[in-house]
Amino acid sequence: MEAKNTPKVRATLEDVAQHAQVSLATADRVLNKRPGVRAATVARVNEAVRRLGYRPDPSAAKLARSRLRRVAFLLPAGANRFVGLLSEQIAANVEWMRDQRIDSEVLTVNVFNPGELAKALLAQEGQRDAVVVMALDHPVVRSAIDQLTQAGTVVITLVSDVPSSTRQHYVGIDNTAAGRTAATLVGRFVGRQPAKVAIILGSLSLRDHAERYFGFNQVMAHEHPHLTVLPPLEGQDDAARNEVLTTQLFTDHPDLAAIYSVGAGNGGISTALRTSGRAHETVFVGHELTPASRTDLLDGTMDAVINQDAGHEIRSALRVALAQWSQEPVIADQERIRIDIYLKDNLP
Amino acid sequence: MEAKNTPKVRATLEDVAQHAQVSLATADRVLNKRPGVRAATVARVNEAVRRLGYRPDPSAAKLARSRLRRVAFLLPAGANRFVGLLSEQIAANVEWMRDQRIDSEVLTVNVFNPGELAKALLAQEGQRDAVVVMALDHPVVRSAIDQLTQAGTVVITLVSDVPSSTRQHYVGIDNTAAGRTAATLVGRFVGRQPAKVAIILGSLSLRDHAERYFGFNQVMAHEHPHLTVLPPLEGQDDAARNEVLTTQLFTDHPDLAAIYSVGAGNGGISTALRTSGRAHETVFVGHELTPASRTDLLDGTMDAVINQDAGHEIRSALRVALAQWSQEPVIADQERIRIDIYLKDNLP
DNA sequence: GATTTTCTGAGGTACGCACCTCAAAATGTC
DNA sequence: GACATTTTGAGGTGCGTACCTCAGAAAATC
Repeated sequence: MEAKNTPKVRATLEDVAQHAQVSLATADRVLNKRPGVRAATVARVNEAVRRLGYRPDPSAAKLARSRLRRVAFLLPAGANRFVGLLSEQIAANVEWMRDQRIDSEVLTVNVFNPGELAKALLAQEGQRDAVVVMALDHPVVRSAIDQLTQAGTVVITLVSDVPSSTRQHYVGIDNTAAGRTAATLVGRFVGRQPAKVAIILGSLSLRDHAERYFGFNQVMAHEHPHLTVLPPLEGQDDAARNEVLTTQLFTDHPDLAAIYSVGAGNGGISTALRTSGRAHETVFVGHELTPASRTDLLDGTMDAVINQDAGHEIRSALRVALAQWSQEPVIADQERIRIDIYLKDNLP
Repeated sequence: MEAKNTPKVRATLEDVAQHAQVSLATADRVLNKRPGVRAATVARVNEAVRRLGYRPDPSAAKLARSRLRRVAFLLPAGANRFVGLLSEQIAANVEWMRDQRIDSEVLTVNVFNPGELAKALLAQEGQRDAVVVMALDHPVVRSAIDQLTQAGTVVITLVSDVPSSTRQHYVGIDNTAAGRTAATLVGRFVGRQPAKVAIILGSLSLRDHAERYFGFNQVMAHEHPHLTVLPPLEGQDDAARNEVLTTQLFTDHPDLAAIYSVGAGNGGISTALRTSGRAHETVFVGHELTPASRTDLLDGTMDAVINQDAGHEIRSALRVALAQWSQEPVIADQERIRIDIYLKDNLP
């Protein structure tokens, strides 16, 4: 009949302080890594935290925090459709970010210039609590990332990783696996008769493209030896260039059975396929679900699209940043970005 | 130099009250739908809310709320592997629920008995703020759902919908589209020569199974007319029964090219495929990624698995419930459950 | 116009934490 | 032992909301 009706469902900082035999103020100092606490005392508090399974209440923490966390998104400049999707998703999440006391800004950089990217990264030092970057894997960039993390900034790579750097997390798909997936789709769609398969990519110097190419070849060689993979064509992710390449492809190889497009600029390939009248006979697998690729799937020009969910990636990057700041563990399972396969039938 | 460094980033209830020329107490009454406010005043407050774009700060709201929201998950009893995954995901999210002031409980019911399910639903009236139910589409169940929503309980259907009811939301995939997806996979994997395709399902009286079956036939009839779809076999989602059915299938149709398993109990089919030595020649597409189906994919017994992400579904159901309670709009895009296609190459 | 009923205002408490100040205690130094 | 220095305690404020009480104002009823 009396009994506080909230049955003490979680430990508070107050409890931690009591168990550690210190004051609230000291416990607070330890939790927020403020200076002026003896090592032995820090240990006592941490031990109490562990014993009680204490976790700061995120709602209370956010309410109390006055300062906003500043995060910068560094995205490639240019008209790439997928990057556009990312920007949209960032915009779509500003409300949520506000709730989480996050203040974000999108900066665009010329990705193909490592020096410029590195400079942009270094310019964030001290300015941001986290930087989410769609990076180019290059020594200069790596070292800029390392310097940033050194300075206490959380760095998260997006879509394309820089594995050798000290970035806290990579948000994106396993591109080698994506390439393998494409190969299996192509192999099984083409069938058992010998045939030729073409690969069109942006540039082999882009880590994600190179990895997809690698994965594709792996599976092709081992599981579909009756298919001949032609040397890769580099189209710089440019639709017009890709169209030329594709048209040339058909004059060189009239018996071409399939095309795997590793990067962007699929519109050019589709156009070439349609004008050549080979749209339905040729298996065409590409990446990234956009309005255009959606249409191509529905009318049969494309046979499958491999996608990574832009919205999921943005939210994941932000969740990971939040986890890093509050030193909570990242739930790997929830933050894993899936390799989505879309056919005309399971479009969202 | 002075200037509060927080540049007033959002409107508070206080602001709303001022703009509506009422006191904080009245504004609070309106927002929390407490009685005792004249209609005209309610309108004034709501207008101010609209004008200022006011949204309660979720963090502050959670901090202040003492009462926990009670939600019940009603899941089918029995050893279904996918249902097990759902339970695991519920357990995995208790921490998060605690942060969100949610208190949940899992109840198991015999799904194949509509009366029992309806009774279980009605027993929740007044006891819960939300009920998440993996339901059977039956008039008795529908009416129980309607009665619950009438009483102010949020009802969310999971995995299998009850479309004609007044449930607030359905969390799950479009099963017709899933069936179509299966058909495209089977059709393209089998190839162009005429062949026979078998369908094994749990029961045609389960809405999700019936819908998948329907979608599968649609695509088969229109796009793969050279393939003959055999009459569906009902195995009650039981592995042992499915094994018998599959074995019989091969003696009746030695030239069988593919099997689409609509429901659970895929283990039986795999066993039959392996013992008959037809595992690699027969295309086998099924649902739900489990440790077993994972293995079957990797060793080539299964060719594709169509999945719905259990973790995503649980979190989505809870997010939707939260949105309903605070009358926020549901972000359809984020809550849409995808039809995942898994090949051996893109397994998570 | 007197009375009842329905609204509204003012004020308070609590939630758990971030962040601040100031004094007291403990420790170290020569 | 006197002093400087480092640690700690006690206390407070504010974040924005939920939820409560009580008195007084306004409206409705007869």
